[in-house]
Amino acid sequence: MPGTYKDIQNITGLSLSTISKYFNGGNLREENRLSIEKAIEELDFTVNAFARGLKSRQSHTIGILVPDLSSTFNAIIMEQVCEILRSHGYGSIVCTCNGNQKAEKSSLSFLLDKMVDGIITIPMDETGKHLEEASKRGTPVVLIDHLAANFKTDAVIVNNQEAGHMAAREFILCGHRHIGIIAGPEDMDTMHLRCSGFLEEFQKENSRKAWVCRSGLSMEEGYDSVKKLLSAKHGITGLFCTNYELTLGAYIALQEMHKQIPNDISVIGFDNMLLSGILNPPLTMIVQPVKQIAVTAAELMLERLEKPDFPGTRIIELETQLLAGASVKPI
Amino acid sequence: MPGTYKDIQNITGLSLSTISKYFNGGNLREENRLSIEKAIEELDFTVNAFARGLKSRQSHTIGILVPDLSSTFNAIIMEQVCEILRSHGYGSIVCTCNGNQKAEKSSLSFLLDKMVDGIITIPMDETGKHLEEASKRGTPVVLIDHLAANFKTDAVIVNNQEAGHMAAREFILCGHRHIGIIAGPEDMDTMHLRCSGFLEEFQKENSRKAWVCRSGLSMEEGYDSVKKLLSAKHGITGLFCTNYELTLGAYIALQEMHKQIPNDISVIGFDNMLLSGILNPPLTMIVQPVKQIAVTAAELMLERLEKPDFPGTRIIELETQLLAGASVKPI
DNA sequence: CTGTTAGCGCCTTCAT
DNA sequence: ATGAAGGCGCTAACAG
Repeated sequence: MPGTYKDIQNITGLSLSTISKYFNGGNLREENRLSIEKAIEELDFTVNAFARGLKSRQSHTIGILVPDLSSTFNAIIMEQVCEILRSHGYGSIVCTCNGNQKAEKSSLSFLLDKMVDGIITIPMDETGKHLEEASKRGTPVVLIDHLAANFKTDAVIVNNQEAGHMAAREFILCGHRHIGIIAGPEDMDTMHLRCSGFLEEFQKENSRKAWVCRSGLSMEEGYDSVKKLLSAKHGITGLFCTNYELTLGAYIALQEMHKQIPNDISVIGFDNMLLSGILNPPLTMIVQPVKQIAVTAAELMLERLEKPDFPGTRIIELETQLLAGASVKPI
Repeated sequence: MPGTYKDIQNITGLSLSTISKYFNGGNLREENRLSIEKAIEELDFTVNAFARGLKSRQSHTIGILVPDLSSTFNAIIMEQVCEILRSHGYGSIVCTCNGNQKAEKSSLSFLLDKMVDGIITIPMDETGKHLEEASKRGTPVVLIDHLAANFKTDAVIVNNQEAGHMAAREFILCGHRHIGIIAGPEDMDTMHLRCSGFLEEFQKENSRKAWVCRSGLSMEEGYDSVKKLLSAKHGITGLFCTNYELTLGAYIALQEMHKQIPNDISVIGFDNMLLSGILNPPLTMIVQPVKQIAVTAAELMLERLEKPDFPGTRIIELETQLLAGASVKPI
C-alpha cells in the first residue's frame, strides 16, 4: 500500500493543495519543498497514476497495434517507437493482431479501453474502418507504412513505388533484361507498390521482361520463390526481393543452389537489418530509413498530443535509398 | 467526452450501484439489464479504467521488460506473451533496455509508475537487485530465461546445460573429436550454460577437443566466428551454434566458403524460428519450446495475480529438444 | 434485487 | 504562498 498526499500531509503538516503544487510544478517556499521531499523519500512515495488520470483524462500511455513481431522490420520499428515514447514519459501498450482483421478491430477497442492517449499502428485493414472508433473517442492515430483509404490522419510512409523504380533502374543500367521479382502478397499495398514500381520502370522497353512470384512474407517463401523462379528456366539474370525475410530466404536458396552472386545471378535485396555487413559480396539493397520512420511516427504522435486541435493531417513520406553493394553485375 | 454511470442513470432511471453491478457480474432483473444495455449502446459507453483502477488498485496491465526486440527469440516470446495476456484482459506495456542495466532499472520504475499489476521480464542484471523495487510495491515478478541470484520469484527457464549435453552427445555419437563452438557472450548465463554443458559432456574423453569462439549475439558475429574458427585450421569437423542469430550467420558463412553441410562440416544449430523447413539439408538443431515458455510465463503471472498470497515460488524448468536433421554426419 | 452513501487519491477553483 | 472544499467516475458496504 503506497503512500498518498495525506501521508505527506501528516508528516509535513502542509495542505494537500500545496503538496499537489509541488508535484505539478508550482512555486513553494524552499523550506516546504524540502520537507515534502524528505517525506517522499521516507514514504517511497509515487503519485498514483489512476487518480491523476481520473482528473487529467490522460494515461501517458500509447497503444501500438501491429500485425506481428516476427517480422524483423515490425519488431525493430516497434522497439524504437517504444523507446522514444518512453523517453517522453509515455508507456507503450503493444498488441499484435496476427494479420487478422477481426483481431485488429478488437485489439483496437481493447487498447482504447485501456485509456491510451493515442494509437500508433501499422494497419492491416487498409480501409481504416476500424480506426473510426478511435476518432470517435477523440484518440489521435498515427499510421505507419500505409495510409488508410477512408480514414484521414497523420502518417509516416515510405515511397515504395520509387523504391521499385530504383531497383529497376539499377538493373537496367547494367543491361539486365530478364528479372525475377520475389514480390510477396499482392494485396498488401507496400509490397504491391514495390513490385508495380519496379515493373513500371523496367518494362518501359518491352525488350525487358520480369517474372513476378507472389507469396507470403516469410523467409521460407523467399526461399521457395527462388527455387520456383529458377527452375522455370526463364533465363533470369537478376532477382529483386521486396522485403527483408524474402531477401534472406532468397539468399540462402541461391547459396544452396551454388549460384554465385553476382556472376551467375544479380540480386537486389530489401532492408538490411541484421544483414548489413555480412554478405560477401555485399548485397545491393533498397533500404528503408527504419530509425527515421520510428522517430517520425513518435514525433507526430507527441506533437498531436500537445496540440490536439492542430488542424489538418500530416503525411510524411520518407525516401528509401539504394545502398550500393556488389551484387549487381553488368550483363 | 465519454459517458458515465450517471448518464446511464439519467436514461434508465436506475441507481449507480445497480449499474455498477451490471458491469461487475451481479444479478439484476432482466428488464433492467436490457435497459442498461440499450443506454450503453446509445452512449457508446465504456467503463472508465482510471476510476475503476482507483478503487480496485488494478490496471489490468502487465509490464514486459526485455533486453531488446531485435533478437528474434525475444520478439517472438514477447509477441506470444502479449497475446495470451491480452486474451485474459491484460494489456502489456513493453519496455526494452538495450542491454543496459541502468536503463533496465529505470525502465522498471517506469513500468511500476504506470501501475502495472505485474512484471514479466528477461532480466539483464542477473543479481535481480533492480527487481526489489517491484516487490517493495507488492508487484509480482515472473522471470524468463534465467533466475536472479538475489531475488526469489516465479520463473520459467530452460535447461541450457542439458541442451549443451545433447548437442555434445550427438557429435560424440557420430565420432567427432574436433568441434567449434560459436558461443556468444560468456557473461550471459544462458549462453554460457549451453557452452559449458557442451564442454562438460564432450570433454569427458580428452581425445576430444573443442574450440570456443566468444562473441556477441548477432548474426554478423556468428558469421565472423565461423570465419575465424575455420581459418585457424584446427581441423574442426563440426560446429555448435548457441543461438538463432549465430546459427543463421554461421550458416551463411559456411555457404559462402562453399563448405558443404554435412560433408565438409557438420552443424548443430539453435532455435529454429523462421529457419524451420528451409535449409537443405535440414539442420539438426536444439530447439527451445518457445510457445511453451510464453504460455508458462503468462500463466505463472495470471495465477499469481489471482492468488497473491500463494506461498513459495514456482520455478518451471522446460526441456529443450534435439530436432534431428541431416546436418551431422558420422566422421 | 435495488438504492443511498461514502470514499479511492489527486487536482483545482476560490479564499486567505 | 498556502489552505479548504468539492469533484473526477466507479465501487462496496449497508439498508431497504
